[in-house]
Amino acid sequence: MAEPRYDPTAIEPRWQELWARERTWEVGDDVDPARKSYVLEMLPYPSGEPHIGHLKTYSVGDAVAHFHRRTGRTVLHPMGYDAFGLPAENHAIKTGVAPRASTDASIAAFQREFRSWGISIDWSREFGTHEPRYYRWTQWLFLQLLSRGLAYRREAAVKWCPNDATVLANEQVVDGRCERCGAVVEARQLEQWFLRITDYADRLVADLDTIEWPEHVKTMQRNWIGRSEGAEVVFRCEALGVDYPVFTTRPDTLFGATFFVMAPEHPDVERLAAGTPHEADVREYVNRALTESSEDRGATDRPKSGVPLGRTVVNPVNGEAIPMYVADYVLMEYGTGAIMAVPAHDERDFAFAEAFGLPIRRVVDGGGELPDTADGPLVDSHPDFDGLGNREAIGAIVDWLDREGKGHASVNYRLRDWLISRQRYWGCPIPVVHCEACGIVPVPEADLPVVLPEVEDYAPKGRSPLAAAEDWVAVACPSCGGDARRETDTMDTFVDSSWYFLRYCDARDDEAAWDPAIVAAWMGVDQYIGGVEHAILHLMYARFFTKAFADMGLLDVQEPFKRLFTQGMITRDGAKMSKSRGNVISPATYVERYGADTARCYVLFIGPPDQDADWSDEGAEGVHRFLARLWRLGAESEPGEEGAELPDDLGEADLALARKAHWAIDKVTADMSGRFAFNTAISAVMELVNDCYRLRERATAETLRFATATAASLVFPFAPHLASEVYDRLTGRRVWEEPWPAADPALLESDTFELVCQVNGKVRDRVRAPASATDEDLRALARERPNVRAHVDGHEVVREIVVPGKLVNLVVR
RNA sequence: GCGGGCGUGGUGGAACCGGUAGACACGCCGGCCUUAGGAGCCGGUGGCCUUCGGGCCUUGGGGGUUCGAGUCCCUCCGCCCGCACCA
Repeated sequence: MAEPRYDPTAIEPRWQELWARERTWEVGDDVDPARKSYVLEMLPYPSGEPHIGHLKTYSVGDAVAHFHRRTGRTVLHPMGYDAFGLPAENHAIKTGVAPRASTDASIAAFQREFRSWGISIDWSREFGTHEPRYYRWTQWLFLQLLSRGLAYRREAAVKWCPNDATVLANEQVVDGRCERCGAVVEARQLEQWFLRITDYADRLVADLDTIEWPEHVKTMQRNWIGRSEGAEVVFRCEALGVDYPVFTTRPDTLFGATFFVMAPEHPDVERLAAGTPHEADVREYVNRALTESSEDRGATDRPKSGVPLGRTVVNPVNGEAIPMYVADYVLMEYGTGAIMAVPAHDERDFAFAEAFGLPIRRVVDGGGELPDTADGPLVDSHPDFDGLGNREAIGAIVDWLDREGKGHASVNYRLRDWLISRQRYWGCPIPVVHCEACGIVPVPEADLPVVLPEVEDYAPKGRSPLAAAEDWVAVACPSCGGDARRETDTMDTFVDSSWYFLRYCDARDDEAAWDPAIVAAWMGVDQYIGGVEHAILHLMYARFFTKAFADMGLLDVQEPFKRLFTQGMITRDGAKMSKSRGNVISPATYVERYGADTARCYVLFIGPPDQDADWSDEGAEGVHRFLARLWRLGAESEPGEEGAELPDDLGEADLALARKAHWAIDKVTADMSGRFAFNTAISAVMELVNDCYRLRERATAETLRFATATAASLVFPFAPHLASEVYDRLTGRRVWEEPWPAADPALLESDTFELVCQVNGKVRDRVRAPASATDEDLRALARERPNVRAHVDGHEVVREIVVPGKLVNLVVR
């Protein structure tokens, strides 16, 4: 007869079918907010099939969800799809397959695989963001933002990707290139839709202190928002009679300003130079600067360039006329597009002054060489301020400016408003109508959703492909009834994913985006899990939406995600998996061969989940071997009457095994509570299984059954099918309905321990000592050890350190 | 340049408060079982030396604090990530 073998293909579908049939993981709306847990993994973008990164994300999330359930919480663990987006549309342009068709096919593949992984999802709440029943509410939320002035249309210099033929958000431009396709972005002057995220800049920075996120993610958001405190100071150009405000973080150095610089994009540059001998030079310089890529221009090491404007402005603190320049090191996007230059205390201004032979005047004595950015007392400034520490001088000078009407305290941000319109097809239509007579008119709520029409040609032509759908575009103005045209731009897909976690709470609501009472019970997300690549974009937009909706009275939380975990990447041979490298591991193939439990356990066992890890086939086999050993323990063990209780009378081997089981309970519980130490949790279960094998000849069947059932119970969050199978066989019970096991303190302690005997900090011997021994007993015990005596004899013991339960250290001279 | 992280056996990693460095796993070596095994079970495995008692060395390098340092402090080297002319 063939030896029985661990066969996941026989076990896994059986449990998956049971969970599906009984809707085991579905939860209702009547949740006790004190005992709820909302566990959420970032929703997948459905393209092709899931990859190994998805497996890791959902293995982590499912382990957390299971642990929370079994420790007494009602867990919301939903799933959906971020279904709009450029890849499906580009695929359509190449192959002719409609984006909806390819996206739905991919969603079907994701559903199939998630079920085959046995992830505990409440499928009743599932949706794709491309379904009208979802994007109807995306449009409704847009209209709420619009009615409060948080959505607006404005002409601005925007980033244009020539390859994708669409504008991009600032956040989607990396090193001057399109984050998606890598094409160098161009600047264009276009009228676009924006969301006023800058209104929330302060709160987005301040509230980072209220959430448990990895410090580096918070740092990235702080850097991105780039809050700096300073002052706005007005410099007047008498020749034109125009005031130019500048932003500075160093009002204490105002007396050291020796020139003034404007960005080439500044709208007044040409007007200023007109009629001066520099007119032609300025025009040429500006034209050159505008054609340069932002990446070349941004290089910090390039020499400073610029030309004089032939005009002066007056420094408000001392009435001095200083020369004006145009130079590309000043950026139009930041501050006011013009700066006061203080070469003595700013490295960039210093470099420019050196290159152009401009005066350099020290006004702060920081004690260093020029340019000196250190703190120190003010010098050569003004009798009222000289001698004052520069930090105090900031306040004093700003107060003075304010009184004189020449400036005021000010805060500046690097953050820009969020550009959300895209000239592409496969996205959520922006629900407004353009009317000659009435201007921009919101589509009435009753007419939502504005359904995305079917089109034939998805190719971008610099305007949205929707513009070609004449029947759809032509519409009666909702306000005056006259001829009007629909907005043909669609929304950035990040809008869709900025509120999906709210919709999950009340996913089938046809009357509203959500019922505030239901959302109040579930929100915020207790544990959010995903890749660090979303540290700025998605995570900041979602925070912005949450705050905006809270202000509208739709939510009672200020932050969407209380705790965030960012998982590391799984690489292969040290490199990112990619089709072009040919090093891709397909989860589907792997699950087919070894089972979902092995695949899930391995991605958790491979290392600390927040770190990158390299995939190894041998390592995965080791995990498979472990699961097979546990399965065999279950298969060879006699099923118990009911449950698996520890007998009262324990022999030596029984006691050792019982202790190990309780040690494992304690270890796994600690590793899952607050930390994400799945790798060490799994290794603790491995130790328990190893001890079951070591002691199985000597321990009683009852103890062995208890230890095996405990191992199954503990491994359930990582390998749910196998755990259910083994636990069911041994106890006749459903492991997911069992409370998480509790370690018995009496079995965690032992009456003896191994005393480490050190001489001068070096380990010289070990001996078993009674737990009840006094410090004196332990000292005596250690001094008796032969190898300790060999190192002590002939020396004077000058000190004895005793760490109870651990060690004795004899210090000799 | 600024900010953050990391550096431990042949490999992935463990060591949570300063207290036995190397748990667990891979790989490798040996044994058992077997017609056979790439299955399974048991054992060994940081390096050097050894009179087989044990000794010395070892957590990127150097220094320090301490009875005791992978862990704390200083310094240097290397790697990774984010930001980068932001006034």
